[in-house]
Amino acid sequence: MENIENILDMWPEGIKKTKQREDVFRVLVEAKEPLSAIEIYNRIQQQNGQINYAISTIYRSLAVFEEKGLVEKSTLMGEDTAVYEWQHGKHKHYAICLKCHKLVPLAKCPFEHVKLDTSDEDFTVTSHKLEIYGYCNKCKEE
Amino acid sequence: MENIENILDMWPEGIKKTKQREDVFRVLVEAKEPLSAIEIYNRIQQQNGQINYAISTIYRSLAVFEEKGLVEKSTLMGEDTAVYEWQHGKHKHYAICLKCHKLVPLAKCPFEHVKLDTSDEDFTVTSHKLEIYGYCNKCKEE
DNA sequence: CTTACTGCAAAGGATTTGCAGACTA
DNA sequence: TAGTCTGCAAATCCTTTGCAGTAAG
Repeated sequence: MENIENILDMWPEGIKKTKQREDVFRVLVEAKEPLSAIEIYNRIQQQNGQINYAISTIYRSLAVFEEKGLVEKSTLMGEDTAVYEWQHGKHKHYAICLKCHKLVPLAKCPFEHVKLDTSDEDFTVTSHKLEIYGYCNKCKEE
Repeated sequence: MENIENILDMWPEGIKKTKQREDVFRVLVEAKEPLSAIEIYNRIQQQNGQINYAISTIYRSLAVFEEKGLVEKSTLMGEDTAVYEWQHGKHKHYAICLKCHKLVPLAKCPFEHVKLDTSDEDFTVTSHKLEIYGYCNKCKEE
């Protein structure tokens, strides 16, 4: 919130700095949950006041960050819009409520000490994606 | 392959039988991996010869099966097309090669004996989705 | 016969792309 | 200045929908 300067000091290497990318960067780094391109777009508008922005620029910035592995893109069950989350060093998983779509973060990755069993094939794992579905405590009563 | 009759005998209850739905059903039940709507469409054409089919019918059939929990729909990382898989009683996970996109099935769900840790929130889990990413033995050399 | 399902074509929504001008390093 | 990046608008791609005709039980 306050130390906006500091956030921009953390600008990743190898990516050309532009005003638009800085905006996307700031929104993502400050976000507490994954955001869609349009949500990012809206937050930038709220922060910067009415500004002439092209949604395509958001998508292009996200693609650049994603290529560098700085952002993870995912499409949740039942949704048709992708969401993007800044990878603060380590990854995170969520439990997604099927009713209100709220995201509840898992305290830790349940896979840290699990070994995979790929039938007979040999496979080198580089990453994984896990989504838990169910009902949050507010919705489970209904 | 041979006992096509048998497959149709397994027709799920509560779903009206139509020629089109039977086709989708057969393709999905025989499939060894998740298929996209268009792949299903193509396989039906191959099996039935050139037939007048509407892709929208495929989507509508899939929606019906999915509602009943008979089919699982997912969108894999980097893809923009959803794939559908018949749930033969139990669910399955895959390791997905980032290079050739091949799917390697996991022998068993690594989640069976793992307990979740949702920070402080209470959450009732009904299902989960797991995707492993990496490189298959053919692609890992490069 | 009644209701649900299908084909067709058009609509929708998210994401991408071509191009000319604007900006970063 | 050279090479990227951006705005704009049009184009794609996948998926959904309205409507009138057709088929299932």
